[in-house]
Amino acid sequence: MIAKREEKKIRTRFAPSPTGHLHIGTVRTALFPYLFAKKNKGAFILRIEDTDLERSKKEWEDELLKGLRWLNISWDEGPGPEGPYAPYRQSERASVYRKHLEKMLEEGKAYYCFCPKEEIEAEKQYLMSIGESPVYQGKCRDLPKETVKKYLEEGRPSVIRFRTPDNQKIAFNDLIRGKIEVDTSTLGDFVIAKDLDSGLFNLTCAVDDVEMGITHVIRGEDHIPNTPKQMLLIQAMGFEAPEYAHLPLILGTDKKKLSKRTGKTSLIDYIEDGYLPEAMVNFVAFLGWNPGTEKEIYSMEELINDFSIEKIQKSAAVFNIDKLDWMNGYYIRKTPLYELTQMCVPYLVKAGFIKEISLEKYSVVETGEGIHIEDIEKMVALYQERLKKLSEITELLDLFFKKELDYPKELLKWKEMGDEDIVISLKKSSEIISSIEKFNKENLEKELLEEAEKSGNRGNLLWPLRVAVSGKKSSAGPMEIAAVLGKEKTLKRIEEAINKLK
RNA sequence: GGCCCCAUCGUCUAACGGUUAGGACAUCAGAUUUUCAAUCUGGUAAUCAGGGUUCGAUUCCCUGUGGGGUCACCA
Repeated sequence: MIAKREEKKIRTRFAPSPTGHLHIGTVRTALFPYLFAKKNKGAFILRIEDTDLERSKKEWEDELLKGLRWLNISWDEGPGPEGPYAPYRQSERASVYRKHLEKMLEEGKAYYCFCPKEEIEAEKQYLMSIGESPVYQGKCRDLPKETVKKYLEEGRPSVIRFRTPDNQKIAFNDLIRGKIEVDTSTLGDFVIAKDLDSGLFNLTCAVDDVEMGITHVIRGEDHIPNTPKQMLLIQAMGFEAPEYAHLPLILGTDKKKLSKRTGKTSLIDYIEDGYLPEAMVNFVAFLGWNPGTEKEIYSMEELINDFSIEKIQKSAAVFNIDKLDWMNGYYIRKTPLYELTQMCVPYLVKAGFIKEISLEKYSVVETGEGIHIEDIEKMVALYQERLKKLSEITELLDLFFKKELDYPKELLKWKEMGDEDIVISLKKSSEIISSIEKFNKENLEKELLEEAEKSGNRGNLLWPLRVAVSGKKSSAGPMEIAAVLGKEKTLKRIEEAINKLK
């Protein structure tokens, strides 16, 4: 274990408990200490706080690690002999906590408590009712040693409490909020372990932060009340407390702590929706931090470069999905087409539009025809700048995979056109398209635009054509779609549109 | 209820005590366009309230109000 350090190299940690989905707020409590460590050429430690055996599950830990990898946040060391590092797990460190517990018990800094739960609960209710801090009143504080021994031998249910010093002010300088001070009388003798081998959060966290040589504890605001407790423990164990920085919370649009009711809370949902890791990192970083300039698009590397704890916001921030969408769209537009296509394909497969045949070959489910990745690339190209998240690709591209389009004939109508006008317009398009020898976007544009100009209103020709080939109120341009569709299919769709009007 | 934290446009935020209170997203116009996007131009929009301190408060102090966190044999 790293007990003493020769040089004060910066060491931060991310200490999640694997008791649920990787929450978006948790993502930020991982990101900030990571950025801070990397900025200062320090180490970033991952420590799984799984002392609650009931609630901790391997699957949650797996999701956690997967999420971190997706975000491109890597940690620097682990308990194993070599990388890739397994994270530290508190469930594997019981002996470390036991060592400290025994010592504190011996020195009288901690003591056994045999009070029944119900009694404690009643006491708490009473204290709250008379407007006082609901803290343990210290009934077992000074039990004679023999009594404790006897009770223990009898096997009476017990816990281990910390002997909090009376009426002492404990203060620390929060790197984000400045001085925070509390009176120990509002803390009470809190429970630090169920038994010698089952340390509880405040104890295990305090022990590990010093044992692992953490210099800067950067965590959520919800831990502010725990900080004095942990500092007291660290003091009692004879160590020096690290620096603390408490991040503001992330709120939902209802200004309450981000919860499932107000939006998606787990990273996994955002991954599935098709948000890119770059957008997610950029967005989350700017929730409560800014570089002090007007630059807003930041890569991880740039974030590391410009990160500073002083620029972290004090107040909670509302998770604004609109801005995330905008940012994600920006990153999608910047993604090379080939890569973007690779990212979109799984969504098309999942939607049941296409099936993978071999590495770059697919088959269209409805028609059975073969399709190459390059064909898909052409489709994706038409919609790259409209995409806000990858999952939207399915409703945008479905027109290319359907045998027949399903739309109301009214959609074919542009402005004041009557059914007959539309038929005439479509027949004209059909005629022109049939006559094109070399069927490509350029030639389509050349011929069709020329014709469209004639009427003085391009919509007369182009709108019905666009709806005929896309079946949609809004889509990419008719010539672009036709070029991808091919001559035969384009003509067939125009024919079908005309039939609708008959 | 006790303790602790916070407070600038709808949202994210900028402003060593002196700015026409700036930017971004969203929104609304306009340009472009067959549509929807994208892009460009422009507009609307904020210092929670009341007291101090000061020549001068968004900024410092106090009080109030509002919001949040936390008070587990969870983390």
